Amino acid sequence: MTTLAASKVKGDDDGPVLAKLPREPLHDRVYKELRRALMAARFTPGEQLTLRATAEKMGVSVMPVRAAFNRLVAERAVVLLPNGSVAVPQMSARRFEELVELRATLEGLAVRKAAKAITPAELDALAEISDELTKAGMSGDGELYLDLNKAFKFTIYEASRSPELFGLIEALWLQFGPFMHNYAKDVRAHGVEDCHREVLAALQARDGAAAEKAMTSDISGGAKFLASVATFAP
Amino acid sequence: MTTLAASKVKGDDDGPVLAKLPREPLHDRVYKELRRALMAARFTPGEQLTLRATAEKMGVSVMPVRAAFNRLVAERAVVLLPNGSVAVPQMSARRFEELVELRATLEGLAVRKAAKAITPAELDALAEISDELTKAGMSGDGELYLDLNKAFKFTIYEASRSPELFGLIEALWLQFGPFMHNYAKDVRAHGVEDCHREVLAALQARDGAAAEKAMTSDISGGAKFLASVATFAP
DNA sequence: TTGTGTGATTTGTGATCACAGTATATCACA
DNA sequence: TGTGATATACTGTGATCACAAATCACACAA
Repeated sequence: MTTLAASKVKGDDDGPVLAKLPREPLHDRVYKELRRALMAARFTPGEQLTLRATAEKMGVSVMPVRAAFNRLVAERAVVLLPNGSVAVPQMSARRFEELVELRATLEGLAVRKAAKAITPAELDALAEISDELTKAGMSGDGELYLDLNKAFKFTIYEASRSPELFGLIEALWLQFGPFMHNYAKDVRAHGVEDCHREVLAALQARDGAAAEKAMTSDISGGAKFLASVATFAP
Repeated sequence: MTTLAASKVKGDDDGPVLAKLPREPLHDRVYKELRRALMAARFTPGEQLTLRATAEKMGVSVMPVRAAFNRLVAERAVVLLPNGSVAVPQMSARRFEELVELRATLEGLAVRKAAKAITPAELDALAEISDELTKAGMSGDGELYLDLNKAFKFTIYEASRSPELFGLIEALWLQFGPFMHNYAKDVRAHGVEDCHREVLAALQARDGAAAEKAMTSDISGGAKFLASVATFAP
């Protein structure tokens, strides 16, 4: 009591006195690690992931891996083989087109909504990322460019204040990620890294339609470039 | 060998002699049953579902239930409580608006795509469902109306030939379903059951824009009605 | 009456085991 | 050397158990 009262006096209402240690189940960590590896294209498309092998590689039992696999299957980040095994999905031309169209639709909607809801602080953060993005584009660091690109876009989607929409977009990126990262080094050759400046300007002007247009053209442009250099599965 | 040859002679290539028993894991059945119950609003929003209780109710071990819960959490059909339990989600006004907007966007896109890809056979099936729908609308059977309504729409979405889009729409319906079914009996009072005729006509004319417009107006109209009679969680 | 500490119960989590199915490798035989 | 059957290993699946954390209830004291 006395300590609690004392801390109250100090003015820390939500208690930074003691760090709230986040109870994170093992299967969550496995899931995140798998997701990270998937995003970073650490697996080759079509590769089979077996329960016991991945469990042993990560030094855990099969149980957490099973739970993580279930989640990834439900999110379509991996595909379920008829015998129950999972495999990292292949990207066909049809699926690619579909995902691009969905990305353009949903991310366009998110930008439009963000134009109405974004805060000045978020706009400042966006401007800073945009600056780093142009620098990364000139330096030719493909990996950094992709990371900043993602940070830029997801800051906007977060600002749309639509958690459901945000979740759908995240799911799409999870399917897109592994494929995109294969061509990270080629992205810098794209040269069209000015779209984010347009998006930022439109957001600052609160012009939702212009922001959406800039974002969708950025997505379809990037997709067109990607389609030109990538090889697809039948 | 001889028996195999003999069966070949008999002409049963894919063997309708013995039904091919579809190996369906137990956790799949549990998942589907849970999903069905969720759709039929068998649980009250906010209700907690515990592993052992549901396992005992369904007469299975906790393992399949665990897998099913994981899937449902990943699909946002249930929410994950901080202690790891799951609960059927509450529908807030904000979430309702968000889901309606997403449904209008994605289902509109699906109809537009279906207008270009739908086959004559599918159009015939759609016309038949449409007739039954008008009859159900007049008879006042809310449950049947909802079922036919779903069949009508999903036939169209299937015809869009976009499995990824179809999956997203399914996920949205899974979140919508429990809430909608609570007001199944009120739906017949809605009176605006002519939208599907417009959609059908537009599809027959291959007019994607008109079909999309009719579909989105149907969705937002239904949502407006639902919002007027439903009570939301804070 | 209200707050507090303690005990019991219930919770999810993770490991291990048994099992049935399938694919693979191995070996015998022609 | 090629072909066949058999045996071996490996797959996901599901059940059971142990454990720790959280929750709840109840008794006790201020």
